[in-house]
Amino acid sequence: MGSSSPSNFVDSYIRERTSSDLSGKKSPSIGWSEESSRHSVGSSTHREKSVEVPSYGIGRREFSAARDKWGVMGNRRAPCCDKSQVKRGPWSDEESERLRSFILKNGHQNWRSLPKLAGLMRCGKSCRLRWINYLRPGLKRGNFTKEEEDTIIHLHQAYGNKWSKIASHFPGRTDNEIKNVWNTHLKKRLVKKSISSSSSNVTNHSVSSTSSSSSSISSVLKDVIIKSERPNQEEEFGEILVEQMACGFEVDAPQSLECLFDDSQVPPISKPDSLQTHGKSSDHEFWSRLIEPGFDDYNEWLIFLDNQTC
DNA sequence: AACTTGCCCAACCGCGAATCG
DNA sequence: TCGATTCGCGGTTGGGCAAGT
Repeated sequence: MGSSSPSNFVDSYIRERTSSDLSGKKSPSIGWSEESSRHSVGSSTHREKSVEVPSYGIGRREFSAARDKWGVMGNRRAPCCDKSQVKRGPWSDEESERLRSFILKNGHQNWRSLPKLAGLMRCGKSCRLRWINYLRPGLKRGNFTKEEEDTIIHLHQAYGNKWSKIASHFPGRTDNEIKNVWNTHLKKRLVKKSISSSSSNVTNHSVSSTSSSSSSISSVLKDVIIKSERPNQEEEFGEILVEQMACGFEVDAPQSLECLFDDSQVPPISKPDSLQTHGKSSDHEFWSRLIEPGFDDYNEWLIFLDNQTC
């Protein structure tokens, strides 16, 4: 590849402009221009954002657009739409209403062509997301109840990060919403509980390692056990858990999670007694089959869950 | 009052799966 | 059967805002 190719330019640009902070929240003092990442803001609920064209330098958006335009970044796939021609950022009331009325009238057979037909300067994916997460009828807005949160925790034990699967148990809630509530509230709650119980509880639990996943809950617990031999390291436990949870460990052995729960608040999940005799002697097999569609015991398990939830 | 920090969540991104021709 | 297209999902980002200093 020649040194003048776009991909080389972009790659060297990355190296030049970002030593470490491509993902940082704030624009670094050297690197992405502050101006290029700034947006003007309108109303508080549906904030109107107009991306200001930078007068110098290049912002992340422009950089991304350039890569998409050239489309030659190694194995990078072609963009779904011409990003220079579409509006991005928060939706205005007018746009939302236009999308809503169009879909209610015409449905959404083809998301790609929908924005053009609806007269919206938006990417089809953006329209789909807006509809699913905000505009479609029957959406339940507002905070999650304690019961909902507990159920999310239980379902996450069974499904892992299968947010759409979890969301299917909550009519009116979106996968994005559940993902957000998990990442911002529930995950922290579990970590907090684990910190308070790790020293006393964790060594009393056997750590199963039924999965080959290197980021499984088992490995999290192993780390905690190792650290538990060092006194006064509670904060460290938390950091380890947060770190590994942030990496997205797979929940392969739900029973190992029990020590993360405060029994008085969140009951640990376990295989219902009534299912013990179904020839599924292996817990791992049970949980694996549980998340498969059409699993016969699924409804039975849900009833069991309802009875368990406080 | 001014500034900083951290949380929240809407929106974006890229990938794999599903569907189409 | 296979390549192209579209959809749906899960991970990530970044800007507003409330709380803290």
